[in-house]
Amino acid sequence: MGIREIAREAGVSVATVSRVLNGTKYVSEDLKQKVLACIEKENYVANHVARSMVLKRTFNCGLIIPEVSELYHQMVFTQAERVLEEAGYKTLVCRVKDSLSSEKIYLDLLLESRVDGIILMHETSNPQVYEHLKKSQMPIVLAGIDIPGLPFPQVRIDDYKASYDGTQYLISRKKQHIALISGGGYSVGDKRVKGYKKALEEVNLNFEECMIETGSYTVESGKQAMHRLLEKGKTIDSVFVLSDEMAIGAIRAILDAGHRIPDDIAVLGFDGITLSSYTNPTLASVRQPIEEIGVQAAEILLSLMKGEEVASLTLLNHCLMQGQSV
Amino acid sequence: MGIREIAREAGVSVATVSRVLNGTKYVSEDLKQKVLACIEKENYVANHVARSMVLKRTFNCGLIIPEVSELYHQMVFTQAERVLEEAGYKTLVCRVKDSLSSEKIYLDLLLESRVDGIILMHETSNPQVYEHLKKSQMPIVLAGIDIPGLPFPQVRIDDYKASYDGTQYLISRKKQHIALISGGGYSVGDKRVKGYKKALEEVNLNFEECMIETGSYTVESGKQAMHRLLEKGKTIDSVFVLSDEMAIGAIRAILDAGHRIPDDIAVLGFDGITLSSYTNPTLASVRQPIEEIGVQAAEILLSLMKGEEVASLTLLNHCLMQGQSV
DNA sequence: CTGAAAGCGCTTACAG
DNA sequence: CTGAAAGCGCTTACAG
Repeated sequence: MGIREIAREAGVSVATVSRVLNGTKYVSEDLKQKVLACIEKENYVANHVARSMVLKRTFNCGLIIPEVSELYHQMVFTQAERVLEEAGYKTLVCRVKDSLSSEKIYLDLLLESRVDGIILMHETSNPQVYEHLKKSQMPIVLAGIDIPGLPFPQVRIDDYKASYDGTQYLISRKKQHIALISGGGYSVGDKRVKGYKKALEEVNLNFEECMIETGSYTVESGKQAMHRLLEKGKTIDSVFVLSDEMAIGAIRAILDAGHRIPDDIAVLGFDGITLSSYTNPTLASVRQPIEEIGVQAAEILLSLMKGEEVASLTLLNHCLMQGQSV
Repeated sequence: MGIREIAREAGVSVATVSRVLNGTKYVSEDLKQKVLACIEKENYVANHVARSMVLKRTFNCGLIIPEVSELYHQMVFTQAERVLEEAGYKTLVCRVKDSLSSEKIYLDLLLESRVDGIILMHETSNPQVYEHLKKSQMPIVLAGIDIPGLPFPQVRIDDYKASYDGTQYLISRKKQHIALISGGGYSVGDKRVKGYKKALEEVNLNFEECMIETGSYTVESGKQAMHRLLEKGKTIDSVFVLSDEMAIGAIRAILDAGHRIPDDIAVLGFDGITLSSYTNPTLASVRQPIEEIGVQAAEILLSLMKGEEVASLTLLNHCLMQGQSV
């Protein structure tokens, strides 16, 4: 049941049916009504696949997020999807594992699917993938990540500064033994570690490698990392956790070990997800404007798809979110 | 740059290129190598849109979740997407608001996009939508919801029994004043309320309408509902919250009001999301096999798309997850 | 304002 | 084993 059947039944040409369907050209009221009636009657559903082929646009966008995706990603994703939807695009979600093959395969799938654009929230360790992306001519926006050398616009905060500010906040609260739980695999993670070191350095607090443990951005990994820190028996009066979800795990580990928060150990998170205001104790955190990242990434992608010029870097502001945990 | 250019360059027909691309028929090693070389050299990317048109399959599936989506949905979604991906399908996510128009529009979009199947996790109040769905001939699976009268296979738990069991658990812990925070808009929610009433009835605890408040499945709504319950000044020794996320909000409200958990008020959640094991206090909950729901829904959808017969109802087991909150 | 026809980039019987 | 050709369901110059 295609446009042709409708045309025949309404006694018009397929061109006319197409025109009333898309409103692309004026069609006399008379014919329009006939066509509309047939469409209604036959329960006709337009075929976007055929449409996409001739238009060379699918009105689909791809969104690539890490498989171990955090609430942070969900929040970005939710906003981006909303903005894209309002502009008439659907969103294809791809959760990639960080295996060499997986990301490549997924990107190929997206390219083959002829999405109109991609929002990338996942870094890979494989430079080949990036070469591939560059060649593809695909409109791409990086959200919350920084991959130097790629010619794609980025939307993110200044992770170095944000981490520096977070550490300084703990210092200002008279903390002297600040442990760190970092998350591996992201260049923004590395920048956050550097910000932490810098802040310590500036006040002559000596930085010790053993005060750092690495998690994988999940709640459980945060709990385990905290557990490892506590087991070392070093003096710790606070811990800066580079994602709120890991911080929730860290809180659990601290409580399980019988320590009080913040009296024995203060906890500072990173991200400022909604949930952080509801934990017990409520979580102090370096807040990213998460939803804004999603909105901006989507809007920039829309501009890119229209062929407009866009800023190569959109730097958003972070801030400190107070909480009982510090 | 299509299959035709590749064919010309390799000195073969488009049919041959198509065959080596898809491995559908044996092609002599000689030609195959030539074709592969050109594909490599030209950085050719197959066009799935054209392919979908002739195959009448897109290898895309639609996933419809409520806009106010919970961690519960994310977990189902993650698993379903994984299973579908392994079978070669991509997933289109649609978050629908419960406005009459929104869901209809989204479904139309999905139908027009010619997805191969749909997993529905959202109930709507609009019967028209369901009529539309029935007519569409689309393979559809309902995950975690129950819409009587629809001929689509369902994957879910027995919500009535689960809620009954949860209430009974509180009763077994000597609770006499069990408040309820329900979530509106779902038939499974109604069933859970009935299970609660039934359990109270059986032990001659009189049920009071004022002991029930309704939230909207968000953390904040749970906090507010709990706040309203506390403000009534009725005796409450426990609260059964029909989603873990709302329970997290309820815990916050109870703590903010200066009560102890579980000594003053015990809290029992529903869902058993991963996070519940990390809250403070850890959350006791009626656990759904969330990930299993996602896996089964996807597998059933795959069967349906293959044209196989499937069970009209797959009932999975719930269980009671202990926690410090009770 | 309306229609006949070409073309989007593939797949696949059908012949050879 | 390989190729010429039809066809998937649309859109849109081009003519009238």
